[in-house]
Amino acid sequence: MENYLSQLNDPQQQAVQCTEGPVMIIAGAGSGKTRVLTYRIAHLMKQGVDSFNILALTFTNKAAREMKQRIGMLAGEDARNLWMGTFHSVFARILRVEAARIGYPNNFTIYDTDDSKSLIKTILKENNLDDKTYKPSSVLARISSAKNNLLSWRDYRDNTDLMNDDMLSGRPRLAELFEMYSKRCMKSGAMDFDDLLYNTYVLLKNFPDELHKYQHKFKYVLVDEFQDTNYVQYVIVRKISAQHENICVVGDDAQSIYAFRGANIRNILSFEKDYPDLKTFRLEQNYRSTKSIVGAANSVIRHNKNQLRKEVWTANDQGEKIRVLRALSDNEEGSIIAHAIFQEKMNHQLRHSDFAVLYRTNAQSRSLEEALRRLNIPYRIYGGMSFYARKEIKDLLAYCRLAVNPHDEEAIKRVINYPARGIGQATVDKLIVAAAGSQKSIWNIMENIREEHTGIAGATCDKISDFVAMIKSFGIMLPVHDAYNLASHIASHSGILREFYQDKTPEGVSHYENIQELLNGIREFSEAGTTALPAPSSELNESGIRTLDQFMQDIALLTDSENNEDGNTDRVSLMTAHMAKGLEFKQVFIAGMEENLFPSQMSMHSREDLEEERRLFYVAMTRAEQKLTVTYSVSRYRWGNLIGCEPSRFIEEIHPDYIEMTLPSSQMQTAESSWGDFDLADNSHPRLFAKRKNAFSKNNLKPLKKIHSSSAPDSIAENFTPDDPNQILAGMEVEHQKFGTGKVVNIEGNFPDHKATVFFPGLGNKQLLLRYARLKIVR
DNA sequence: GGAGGCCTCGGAAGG
DNA sequence: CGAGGCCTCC
Repeated sequence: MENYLSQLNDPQQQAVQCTEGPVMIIAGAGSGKTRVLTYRIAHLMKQGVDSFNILALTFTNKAAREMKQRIGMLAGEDARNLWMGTFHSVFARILRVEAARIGYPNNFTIYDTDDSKSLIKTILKENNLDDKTYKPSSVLARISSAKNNLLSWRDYRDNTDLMNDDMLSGRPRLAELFEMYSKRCMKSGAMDFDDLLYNTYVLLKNFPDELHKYQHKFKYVLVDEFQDTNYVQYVIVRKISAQHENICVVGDDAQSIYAFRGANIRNILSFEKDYPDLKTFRLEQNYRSTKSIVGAANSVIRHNKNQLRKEVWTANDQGEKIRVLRALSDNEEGSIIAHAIFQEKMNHQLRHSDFAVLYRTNAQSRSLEEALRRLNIPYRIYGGMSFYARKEIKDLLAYCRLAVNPHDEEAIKRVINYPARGIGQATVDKLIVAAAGSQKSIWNIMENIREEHTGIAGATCDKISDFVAMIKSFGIMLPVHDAYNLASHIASHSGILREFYQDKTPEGVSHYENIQELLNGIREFSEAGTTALPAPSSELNESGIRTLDQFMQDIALLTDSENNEDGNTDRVSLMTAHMAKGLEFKQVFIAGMEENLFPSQMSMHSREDLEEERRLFYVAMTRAEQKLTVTYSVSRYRWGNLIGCEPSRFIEEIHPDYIEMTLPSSQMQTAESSWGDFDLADNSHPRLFAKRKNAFSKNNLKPLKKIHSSSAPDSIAENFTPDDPNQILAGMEVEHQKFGTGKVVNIEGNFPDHKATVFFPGLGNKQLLLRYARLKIVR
């Protein structure tokens, strides 16, 4: 006990030992926030607090998993019984038990964002509303923010401000949509992500006995990443801890990067107001980074007006200055980074996993990947499509969802005709219409398809009855077969397995493998009772097995991809700055530091937005332990167009003392090798090809032959080195691998950066950076 | 009902 | 650019 407290510094120890009453810990980047939280929980347990009475809420599954594991190492087996997880998973567990109180079935389905959007689309179609005015994502965002601010559809309808808002923005029927959406979810026995929070709030508000029960149970409540919580989360936490008031929140306002999703620093301020006897601890010593990195990050975040007073410092070495590198193209940027990683790894004897490349948008990963691949540097891209977001996985899971809850409308729509069984869109529409006019769900209609007046032809009714019989047979098997047996049964009897097995294309094979991987995961669950969710293992049921509905409870909330691919973990990490939160690397590269990209032009509507972008940059910088490199490029392909770029204002905000500007490409001779990066013979792109074909035939030129990019003959790309820009004259014909033959319209700039505007028939004017576009002059 | 052409539009992201 | 949606044609 004494032993492990001695591993903490003074403020950390105080924060750990002050266990009673409301506590707020403001923890700067790299100050050992997770460490304090885990030690605090372990400390509580060593003091004799029963782990059943501790509730710890995190923002991501990953954070919960890791913390639970670390507490396990400090405090032993007992950690398994902690209530630790994300807000959503913990409240879903509570609602599984209590759903009946608020009018939901206990086997309710959890709708993911796709399900929600699809339901909104269906509702829009039924009401003949235009999905441009009522964009499903905006409608969902509006409904979501209402629920996150504790408003039901009734409250929304009665709120004149909101209604006026919608009237002014030309969406007067939003309140109706909210109502229909809520009722449809209810009818389907489904909750969306926001409902898990909102319904928990309703439960605790309307049922004092429930509130009392959970207040009594959770004697100690801890919240991680408090700056990322939204209003409903804050209110629930406050309610649950009202009995004992042993509530501890940990956060850093400088790392709040989810304000656009409703998180607010206001929660931190309200917290101080709501708990007058609050004890606040500040952890300001950074253990992660060098003085240069801490200083540079401080100098940037200082530009934000909206922040709590805090001075992060470090006793670590000075370290190297922040390196700023300028590239001429996005591909050269990738190449510079790849070479730098190679060099640094050699010079400092590091592992690949000591490096991370961070960027603002996922689209930037492509050029980085290509550059790393060229140097044979292993890498891993985080983000992208998660395992559970894949179509084939969702298809099989939809059948499993139906076995558990056949009223689930989104699951029905997904698989009623997959694999094809002759029930088309028209039939589904009729079912929806029939259900809409009654209290019945689509499933109820389908069960009695012959008695309902749906206008569906007799033959189709038979097919529907077959489908119903199949789903019912799955439902009957549910309690008596273990999850794996039933899931395999479903996979083969639904026809899904056959569908993918017959598909021998590479995609088909990968779909089949993914299905197998899902089944393996279910087998693991059946045998051991564990999933990747940090929930306690599922117990065996009365029949001595673990069933599919137990599995399905966990799986809906698993959104992070846990695919470990092959065993090689020594890889460079590529991810967005958002994903990097909470991680650390010896060396970090931040790529694409250009104005309009980072900060992103799309999210720059106000000063608050700029400040959030700056906090994001701060998060990215503070991931680095030893060395930080920031890169930008003067040109970049964006949606097929070459655009000019300027360095980000954030680079200038780094105090000059911490910066080392390196001259452009003088550092290496790779500029030559990045020639030709732009010029794929992109006739392979169907749309581009069609456009060009059209333009060529209009101009009576010979028809184009389709060339696949990988087999494009190099000879087309005659090297053209414009030592003298005057070699190129307006009116001269130019052949470019990507765009075909065009005429130079005008030239600007000086070697090596001069640009030409070239007219390509059918494609209009293209700006080319001649230095990096391989051209062939056809006089 | 599936394949393919054409058009629009997105951009960062937790559960 | 490229994913996803809609329309058309077999």
